[in-house]
Amino acid sequence: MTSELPLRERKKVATRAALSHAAWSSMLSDGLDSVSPESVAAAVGVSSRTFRNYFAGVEEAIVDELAQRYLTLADQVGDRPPGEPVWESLMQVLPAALPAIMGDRDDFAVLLQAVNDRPTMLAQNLIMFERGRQRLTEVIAARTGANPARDLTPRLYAGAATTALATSAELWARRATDLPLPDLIRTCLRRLSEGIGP
Amino acid sequence: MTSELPLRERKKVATRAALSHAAWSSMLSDGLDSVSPESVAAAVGVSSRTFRNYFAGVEEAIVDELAQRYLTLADQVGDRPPGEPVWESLMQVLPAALPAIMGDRDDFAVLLQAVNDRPTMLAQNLIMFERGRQRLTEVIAARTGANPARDLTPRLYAGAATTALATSAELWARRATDLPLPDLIRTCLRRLSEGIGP
DNA sequence: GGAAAGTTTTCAATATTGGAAATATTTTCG
DNA sequence: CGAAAATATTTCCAATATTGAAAACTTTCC
Repeated sequence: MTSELPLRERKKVATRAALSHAAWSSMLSDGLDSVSPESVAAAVGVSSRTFRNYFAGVEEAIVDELAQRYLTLADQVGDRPPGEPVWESLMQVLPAALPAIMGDRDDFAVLLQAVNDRPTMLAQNLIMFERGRQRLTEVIAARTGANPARDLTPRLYAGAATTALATSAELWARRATDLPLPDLIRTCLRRLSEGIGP
Repeated sequence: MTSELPLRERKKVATRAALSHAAWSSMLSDGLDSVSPESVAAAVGVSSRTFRNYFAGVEEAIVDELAQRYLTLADQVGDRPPGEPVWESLMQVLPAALPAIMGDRDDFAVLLQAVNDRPTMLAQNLIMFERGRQRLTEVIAARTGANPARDLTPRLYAGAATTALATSAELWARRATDLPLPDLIRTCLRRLSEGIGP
């Protein structure tokens, strides 16, 4: 039980995590403007070309850790007991997993601010969200036996869940409500599941 | 009735439209790789610096016309009779407006392919979508008297509508269904409005 | 007509992107 | 273990994209 991954793979993971973490904390302490590929690479002790081998830019590096966690959401849905209705799985997984994914509220608010200020940051964030949504669509299709390329249902489920997630995250970060995060997303999910129409 | 806009404004609009159109048709005929700010500017007969005064890159130029049309969707919802329930407005506006927005199906499929292949294109497309969603949120909040910064409802409506739109667009472009586009989005909207849950 | 305001162009400085070869590290296998 | 193969990293560099500033040009308004 020494290791699950070969050393080389572990090093790659470590390098990526170190770069992402350095970019993230540099943004928190000094602001996004003072984060550059060079500074991040220097902080970690690799060449700036290596930084580019991992990330297209600092925005991608900053968002990476969050993106990784977000992708695990879909996998957690996939790990629910077989036969459980999709919406029940979402109701179980999302409220429980969200606090860990979002981390500290003030830090997340800083990120959200950066995202809203910078188009490149917005793009990065949206791409990460979209990838998570696609993965969730595939997982749901696999669980229901639907064809992910043709059927509406998995896409509508995944779209609704993503909407609930994004809405909860934003209101929570802005402190627009006193509800704890799990309750907030439960509320969003419930309203979508019961039908948003008249 | 000579003109609604001053000459200068009309020229700007014309230049922007010409650049966007040149970028778009160049992508259709020669592929995205052969589209550059220089080639587009040359095709229109302006300097490449002028291209950059209008667009940050070719991706933005390509998507621009579609983005403009997409933004009008929210305005069309805002123009519905006061007092009409939000979901009814969406059901009226989206199916009717979508064919004009999406244009030719084969052309749209090419765009979708480019979007899926290229991260920068994906980013551009997602940004445009997100802007539309935000505008729709604001319009809905204005119509219902909700506070767009704090209330869940407008965001959930707009998110659901956007999900329906994106889902319809993708399946339609992929020819995954024989349903006409208006019927497709009506189906998506209906299923979301009736509740997606168990 | 001519001043004011706005747009486009030219040009230069800077940043970003991505390739290729040299170097270092890890893994595989005899 | 030790050599060979596979993979990562680094250095160097050229092509391209982006940005800023000021000059040249066009439109607007009086």
